[in-house]
Order: sequence, then structure tokens, then C-alpha cells
Amino acid sequence: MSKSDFAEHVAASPADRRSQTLRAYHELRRRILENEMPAGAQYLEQTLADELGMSRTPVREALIRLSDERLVEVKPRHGARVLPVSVSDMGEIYELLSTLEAIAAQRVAERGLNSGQLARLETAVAGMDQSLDRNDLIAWSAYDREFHNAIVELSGNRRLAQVVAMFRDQAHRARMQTLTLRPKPTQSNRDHAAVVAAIRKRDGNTAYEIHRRHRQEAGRMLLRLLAGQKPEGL
Amino acid sequence: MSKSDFAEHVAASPADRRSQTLRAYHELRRRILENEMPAGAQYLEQTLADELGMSRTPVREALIRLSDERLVEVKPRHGARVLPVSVSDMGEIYELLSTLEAIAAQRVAERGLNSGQLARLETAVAGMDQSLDRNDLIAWSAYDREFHNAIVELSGNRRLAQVVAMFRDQAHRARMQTLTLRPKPTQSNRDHAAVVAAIRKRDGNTAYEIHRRHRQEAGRMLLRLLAGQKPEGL
DNA sequence: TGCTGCGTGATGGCATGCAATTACGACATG
DNA sequence: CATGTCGTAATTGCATGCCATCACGCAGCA
Repeated sequence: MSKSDFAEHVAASPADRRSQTLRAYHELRRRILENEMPAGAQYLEQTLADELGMSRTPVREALIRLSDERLVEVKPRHGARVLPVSVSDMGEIYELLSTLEAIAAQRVAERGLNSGQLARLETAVAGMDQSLDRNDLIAWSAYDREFHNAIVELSGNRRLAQVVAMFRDQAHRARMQTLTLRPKPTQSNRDHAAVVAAIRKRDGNTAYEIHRRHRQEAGRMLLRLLAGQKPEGL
Repeated sequence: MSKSDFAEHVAASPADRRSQTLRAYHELRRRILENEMPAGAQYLEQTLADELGMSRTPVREALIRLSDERLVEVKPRHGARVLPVSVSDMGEIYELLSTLEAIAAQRVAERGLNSGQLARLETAVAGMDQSLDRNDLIAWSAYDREFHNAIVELSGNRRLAQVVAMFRDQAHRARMQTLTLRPKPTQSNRDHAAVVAAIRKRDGNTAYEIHRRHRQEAGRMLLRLLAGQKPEGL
């Protein structure tokens, strides 16, 4: 039997074991987060299906999930619209992130980490320091993301990790927009190091306080920048 | 033009304007929360579709959302399984609820409420007092739910209200199971009144602290009861 | 007796089909 | 020229159909 009826549509990777629905979900999500599908843009179901080399059904199923995550909005006769993230949206998100991540940091500190887990945090911190020295803000933000992600994953509360990831993704595009506008994040690096130190000492309250203030500060900064540049609204 | 091709399947209410997908979502959700579909039970897509008087497509779409909310789990050849809520699940959920609702209470207090909004809270508190006098725990829990819901809705953070609602629903069945096992919630009523008092005084920190402790206490109680009775695990 | 491999029927993933809805433009009318 | 009405094509919601996959039972074997 010839197994050669792949090479159908260019986009599909050769041996993608996942379901079409999952491919659609992850691919659309990626395109949105990386601004390949910019905020405000609208796409018809059929168009997306053609582009992804599949039928409308899995696309629809993916869009349901993406709209539950507030990344898109489906308007019956106008296709799926990539949702912009307004200043007030960012306010809501950072209010939640600053609390949820602080809780995570507290729990991590109280539970304690083994050496491998601690190494994960310190690798991220070191990466941020080096990136900052090289003035590589893209790399810095990747390490920053990894650090914050590690904290919530190590908290051991799976639901916490999940909702934080959701909010972080919602905020992702706005953060990227302001990345080059903000001052060098030297204070961020100090904060991260201090959080790790508190975790080492198993000092939950300190970890909570520092991390919370850190996120609040980042949120305020972001809001100021967004309000200043007033990017494409709606 | 005759408009008379309704009266098709008995289950569908006469003039349900919503889409089939939404009907499926809300109806399945209701059945799960009210234990008409008990935890652990499994249902094939076709079975659910027949029962709801629609085809598999909208049922599938509803199941996607319900599984994102952790109410069901879809296992490819075994149908959709209603997820049980384990003791550790409740631990995760209450850890989040106690913080998120406390934040909401703080914000409500800091923003201040108009008289109509305050009345909403006080109605709920009064309802709880009366229900408790009558020993009507079902009514009490409905007012309790309304009180907690009002707090997060009045916070003005839509995302906060949404995730709290999700977690509250996840916990709902376990709470109902233990409702008759727990001691009279007189302390709960005191706490609620104290939170409202703090909100009146616009004392955000007190509102935060009382509400947080209140939820933590409720969580600990629930966990103790669940561990004690060890309901259907898995 | 227990284990393994195979056949078969059930099931779900997804493509396709169909009909109802509605956006949009053309045309008419004031 | 502005405004309202109608017709049409586009789009979606949902049903249906098909095929690959997998669970399960049975038989054959150690």
C-alpha cells in the first residue's frame, strides 16, 4: 500500500499525529500570539480551513476554544475576529496575574524546591541577566516568560498554572508591543533574584510580597506605555 | 408561509431562540451541576445527541467547552465522562477562590457601592440569616452563592468574575454533598455581615482579610468533611 | 489456566451537504 | 440626493455520511 497521499497541502507537517482540531487550535493560537494574525483582523471559517488544509469542522471547534480564551470573537456573518487587548483589559489581567503569581511564589517557597527545580529558576534568572547585558530584549522576555511560568508550574496547583497561562497569553501581544518602549528592566532582574532568594529561605510571605509588587509594578508600567502610545484600539 | 414545523422533538422548549450548541452546553452543564449526570458517568456522543434531540455536531461543540471547564473529560472511545471532584481538586480550587474573592471584596470596598448595589449584598445576607433560622440549608446555600457571586460581579473585573464562576461551579457538587454534614454556618453569616460592614466603611484591607479567612475556613471545613466521608473517589 | 493475537463491531474525527439567515448592493421613490 | 425596499449571494449552523481507529471478545497456544 502506498502511503503517499501526503504532500497534500504544504502547511501540514509530514507526520502530525494530533487531531486536526488540535492542529487548528495550536496553529491559530500561535499565529495570533505572534501577531501573524493581527488584532482586529477577521477571517471566515472557510478561509481558515483552506489555509490550514482541512475542513471547516475542526476549525470551528478550535475557534470555540480560542473564543473561550478571549483570543478571538466569532461574529456570525463576519467571521472570527482577533480580539484586541485594550488598556482596561490589561488592567484586569495584571490585577489577576499579580495576585495569582504571588500566591504561586508563596506556595513554592513554603513547599520548598529540590535542586533541579531551583536550578530551573536560576537558569532563567541568569539568562535574563545575560540578555540584559547584551541588550537583547527579545531573549530577555523569553527568559522572563520562562521564569514566571516556572513559578506557577512549581506551585503544584495545576488550575493555578492553567489560568495564569491563559491570562499571560492574553497579555502577550500587548507586552511585545511595549517591549522596546520600556526602560531597561534592571529592577525586574533584581526582583526575580529576590524572589528566588526568598524561596531558598522558604520565606513564603516575602516571596509573596516581592512577587506581587513586582507584577503590579510591571502592570502599571505597561498601562502607562499603552496609554501613552495609544496603539490601534478596537 | 406556514411557520409550523416546530413541535419536532419533545425535549426542545417551544421557542428556544439560542443555537443548538448553546442549548446543549447549558443543558449538559445544568445536568452535571445538579447531579442528574453524576460524577464518573459516561455518555456517548450519539446518546447525548438523541437525548437532546439534535445531531452530534452541536453536542461535540458543547463538550469541548465543558471539558475546558473541567466538568467533563472526553475519552475517544469511551464517551464523555463527568469528572469527579477529588479532595485535592477542592484544595486547589479553594486556594484560588479564597484569594480571588478576597481581591474582589477589596476592590469592591475601595470602589464603593451605590445603594442599589449595597442592597443586593444585604438582601443576600438577610436571606442567609432567615434561612438559617428556618434550618433551610438549601435556601441558605443559594443565598450564599448569590452573596459570593455578587461580590465578584461588583468588583468590576469581568475576567475575575468569570474565572471565579468557573471554579465555583467545579466545586459546586462537592459542596452540595457536604451541605448536610457540616455544622450550622453561623460563623459564615457573621463573616458575611462583617465583609459588608467593611465595604460600607470602604475599608479594603479588612474586607480582604475577612473574606480571605472566611473562604479558607470554608475550604478547610469542606476538605475535612470530604476526607472523612470519602465519597465516590476515582 | 493464563496469555497473546486477531476479527469485528462500535465509535469518533472529520468532510461534506443543505437550508436558513443576513449583509450588501441595486433600484425605486420621495 | 437621501432613504427605503427588495433580491441575491455569501456564510454559517447543523445534519449526515464515511472511514480509520480502537475496544472487546474469542480462539489458539504455551
